[in-house]
Amino acid sequence: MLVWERPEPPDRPTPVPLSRERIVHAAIGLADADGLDAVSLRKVAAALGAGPMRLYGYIATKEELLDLMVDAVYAEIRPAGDGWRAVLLSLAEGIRLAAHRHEWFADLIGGRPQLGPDTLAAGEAVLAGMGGAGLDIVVPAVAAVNAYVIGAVRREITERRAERVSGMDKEQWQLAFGPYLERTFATGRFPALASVVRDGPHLDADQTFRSGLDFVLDGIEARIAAS
Amino acid sequence: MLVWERPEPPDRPTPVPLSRERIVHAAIGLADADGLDAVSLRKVAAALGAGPMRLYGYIATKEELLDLMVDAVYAEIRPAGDGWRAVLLSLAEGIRLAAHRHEWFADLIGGRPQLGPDTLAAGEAVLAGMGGAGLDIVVPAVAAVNAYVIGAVRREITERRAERVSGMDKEQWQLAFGPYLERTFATGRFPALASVVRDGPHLDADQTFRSGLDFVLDGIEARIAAS
DNA sequence: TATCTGTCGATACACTGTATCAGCGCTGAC
DNA sequence: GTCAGCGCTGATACAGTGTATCGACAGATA
Repeated sequence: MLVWERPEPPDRPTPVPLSRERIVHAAIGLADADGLDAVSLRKVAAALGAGPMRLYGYIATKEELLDLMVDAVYAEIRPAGDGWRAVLLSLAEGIRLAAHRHEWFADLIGGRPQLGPDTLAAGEAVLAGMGGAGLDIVVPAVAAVNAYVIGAVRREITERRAERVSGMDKEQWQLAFGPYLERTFATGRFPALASVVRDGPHLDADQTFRSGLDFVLDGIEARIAAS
Repeated sequence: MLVWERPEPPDRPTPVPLSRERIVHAAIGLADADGLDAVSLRKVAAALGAGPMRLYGYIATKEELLDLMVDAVYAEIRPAGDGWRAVLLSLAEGIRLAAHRHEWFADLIGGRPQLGPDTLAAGEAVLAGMGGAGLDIVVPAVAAVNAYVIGAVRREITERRAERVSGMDKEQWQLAFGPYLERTFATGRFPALASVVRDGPHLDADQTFRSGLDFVLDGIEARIAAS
């Protein structure tokens, strides 16, 4: 068959240059906008103008992509401060604020081993700033703060979402879940709970986070003082 | 078409009686055996000898099934003890042991609002046992312990899984991830981290959990003492 | 006995992560 | 300058997902 008869090959779009960084950035964009469920390899690839399979040159599995996303968020967290207490507080607030910027972060945090360079760098910054405290205290102290923050952030984001589904505001939320709780408490099966909800303090998210964190830090401080 | 020509309807297997309890039980069985990913509506239904669509008479969505599973686990947790500290410790250990029995629990905990009856009952038991401490302290104290436990349990289960992938034992684990960390530390970018891994204390899971929990409880105790 | 109602599950749809593989462009050897 | 080989790309495919739709049957009601 002569050349003239043969059709030209279809215009191959010159492949967009890719990199892990671009991929992760695109994935984070999707997750920020529409939640973790919106992150599919097809969508990430499409956002970059590439075919889905191309990503597998950069990552072996979707889980790896999620790990990279988490590490990328840790890059935004640079704990610093004067003295162990300030450093741990900075770590805690840093993670919390990062989760505010990237709510999906709360879904992933603590769920997979984090050994990425930026996560390690955050850990390094914490340890470097912990001052002269003995390792026997530093290690469990950092672990405890970490654990607390993970749990606290998860709960905070969960609550934030629950409020959002019913119209963006706390009163609306109580209107949505309130009746159910009302009815449940009316059964009299949970008197202590009911009285707490009725008479207990209503702290906002900042206060709740801080007061719990203070418990942890105070506990650490007491241990340090006793050593 | 005459009756004789029409084939008999296929033998309908008499439908298995179903209930939310059975469904949740089956789902938990699957999750215990093969992890959360093994829980699909099709598999749960199959395990019960039913069609997938039948489940939608009992739950509206897969998320609801997961919520029910979490609530069912909370039914195994009955915090008790003498005095606020014992109660909170009981709560913490209860959640931890439940997560040991149901590792998938660690994946879900803290991730959705928990208003199920058994979760509320656990909360009720805690509050009822907290004694005379003022609500201004009780509320944040329970919240703090909860947050800590969520994070600590997640980390513990995550670690446990990481160890398991490389042959069930801690030395094997260090063999798998060790080289990577070795090389990473060899860069000199993480001196403080490296020295902690090298010279720091190596606590087992029980000790780690307890020491962090003690920080929280000590912090609470100090606050109570000061009030 | 006839009609209504509610439930069951077959089928279908859109979508997922990923294995496979044909074909293309580029690179290096002769 | 030619050609073999290699690596990458994206089309296709597969098994599986959650869930909407709906025909058909069973039991309850009139």
